Amino acid sequence: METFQKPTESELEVLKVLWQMGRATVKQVNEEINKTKETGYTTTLKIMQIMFEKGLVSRNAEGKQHIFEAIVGEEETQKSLLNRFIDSTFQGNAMSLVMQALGNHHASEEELSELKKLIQQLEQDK
Amino acid sequence: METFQKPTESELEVLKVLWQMGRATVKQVNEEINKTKETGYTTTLKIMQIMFEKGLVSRNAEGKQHIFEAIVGEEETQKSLLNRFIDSTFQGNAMSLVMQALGNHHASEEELSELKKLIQQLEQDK
DNA sequence: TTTTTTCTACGAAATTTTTCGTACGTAGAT
DNA sequence: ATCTACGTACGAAAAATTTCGTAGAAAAAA
Repeated sequence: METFQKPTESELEVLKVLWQMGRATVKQVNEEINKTKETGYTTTLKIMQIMFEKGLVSRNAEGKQHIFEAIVGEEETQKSLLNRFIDSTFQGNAMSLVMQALGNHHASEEELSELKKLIQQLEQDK
Repeated sequence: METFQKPTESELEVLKVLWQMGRATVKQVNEEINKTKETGYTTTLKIMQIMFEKGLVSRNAEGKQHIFEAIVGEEETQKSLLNRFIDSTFQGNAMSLVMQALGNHHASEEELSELKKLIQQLEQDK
């Protein structure tokens, strides 16, 4: 696997928008982010420029504006960040994280049955 | 609950040592950290002083040196950081994190059966 | 063509976090 | 009493991240 560039908090916010929208202009991303948090246009622009330099997003000139797309995938990124998080916060103990997450967040019946399905699968793969 | 002061990465490293050792001097903490990562004594000291100011650790003079202890609990801290992480990286979708963690990390049979127990409990609490 | 609007580029300031040098105090050894 | 060893305190530099002002290019409107 290529060396994973850890996105910063701000970069992650941008990525989330791009994952959701597929492709977007700085303006669109900035508007999305502003639903949660007030941020100037040039701030978002700068972040996205940095992300472009890092290779986190691609950029495509279309008329005078640029259309951005995420290069790094959502699952892949989540996976890397998750691993890192498990190491840094749960001393590498993934199960401990799973138990806590399950305990603290309400799960619907469908989610639980889906989870049981996964567990069965894991047990078979032994 | 009191307002949770998010520990930085470095602070978290210190907390992990303190959680493990219970109480420790700067020197001890620094030695532990140096098993992973080279860090000067005064660097660790400074981090721990900041943590003391923030109320993350307590400090007790014993002779000329200080003995530190974590004030914030391990589970409590993990819980806060986990919630934050789920929001920032999994758009608040805890189940998605659980599934990924289970998929990516090998679980032993005991762990799986423990997990099933928890799920049963959750189903009953409906 | 000129003016206005809309974008990007760039640089620098502000913030946050990390790192470390230096000063200073105290206890123990000489 | 003096020296040395071992600590802490403090401040400031370094690094990483975030924020934003200003300039200038390009497109659209007048």
